[in-house]
Amino acid sequence: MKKEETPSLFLENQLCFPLYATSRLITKIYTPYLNELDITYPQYLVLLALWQFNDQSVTEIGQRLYLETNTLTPLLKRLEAKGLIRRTRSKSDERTVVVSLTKAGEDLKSKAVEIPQKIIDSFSHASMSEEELITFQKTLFSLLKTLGGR
Amino acid sequence: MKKEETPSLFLENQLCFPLYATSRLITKIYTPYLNELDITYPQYLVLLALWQFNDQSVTEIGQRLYLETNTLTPLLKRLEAKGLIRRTRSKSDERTVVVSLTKAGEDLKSKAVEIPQKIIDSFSHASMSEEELITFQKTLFSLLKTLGGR
DNA sequence: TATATTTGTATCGTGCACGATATAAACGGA
DNA sequence: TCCGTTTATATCGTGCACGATACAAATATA
Repeated sequence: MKKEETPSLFLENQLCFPLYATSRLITKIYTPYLNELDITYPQYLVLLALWQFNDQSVTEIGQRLYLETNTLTPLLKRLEAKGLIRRTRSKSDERTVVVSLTKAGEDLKSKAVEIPQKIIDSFSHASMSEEELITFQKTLFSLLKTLGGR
Repeated sequence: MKKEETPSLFLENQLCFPLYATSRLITKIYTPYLNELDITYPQYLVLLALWQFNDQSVTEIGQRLYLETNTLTPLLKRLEAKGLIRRTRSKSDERTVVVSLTKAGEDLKSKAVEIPQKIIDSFSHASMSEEELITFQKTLFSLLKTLGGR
């Protein structure tokens, strides 16, 4: 099969590829800031969900972050080992594990609150207007909702 | 710290989070089609690079896909084990490993060429116009280039 | 009230990602 | 030519992701 016949397979014509690569590169921008808090990016997302919505089950966190419980269970155990969260079986439903923040987990928020601005700053030379960024973000969330079936 | 004080930490105000989640969800859409070819999504990307640009070194593939060699080396070994590629030390520079397609790897292209249309079809009810998708893709690639420093 | 089904979480195995580090080949001077 | 530096790849350890599966608690149904 000749190359000229298959532009649909060119890297520059893919949609998922730049999404996948950009996602990884942006995560890398977070890394040094998250290292200071001794957490990873997925752990940071879990903490965002807890800071915003307080106590919730593993499945609820998974629905917010579009992650399966088989990803979350070990991740949550690591956060628990760090002393940032608690995992307690619900009294009313013994199947459910309620995840809640410890004092240390609550306190970490005051450090995390500095991060978004630092990320924005590192985007300042990304040759993107704020308007363009907002449109982009809107598209992403609408895609996410459609694909996630939420 | 009260919730009202920290909208910058709300999930719906993040940029990287929807990028990260959407990337994973779209990869999942590829999975059944890639399963038929017995390859993973990152392996598919490597093959795209090879189908488009022919023989190249590990580092060249990494530059195109924004992946490190420590990710690629084991992935390439798996593709070699499947009989889809060859890994040969360059004669002129013994440090360089040249990756090239086998006959089976070349032949797989005729199956892969069906995939992009299938992906587009599964996006048809994503409530996004083609124009919107193209703008979105452009933004992604420009972000990628800026962040990747290419 | 037994039994079947659903639900919530966990376990297991495989394959990425990636920082840190190693190693050998190539290259660049003094 | 010797040696320090760079370059290309590889190894190692940790932490996701996720499909497949397990399992017990809860719920539904006969």
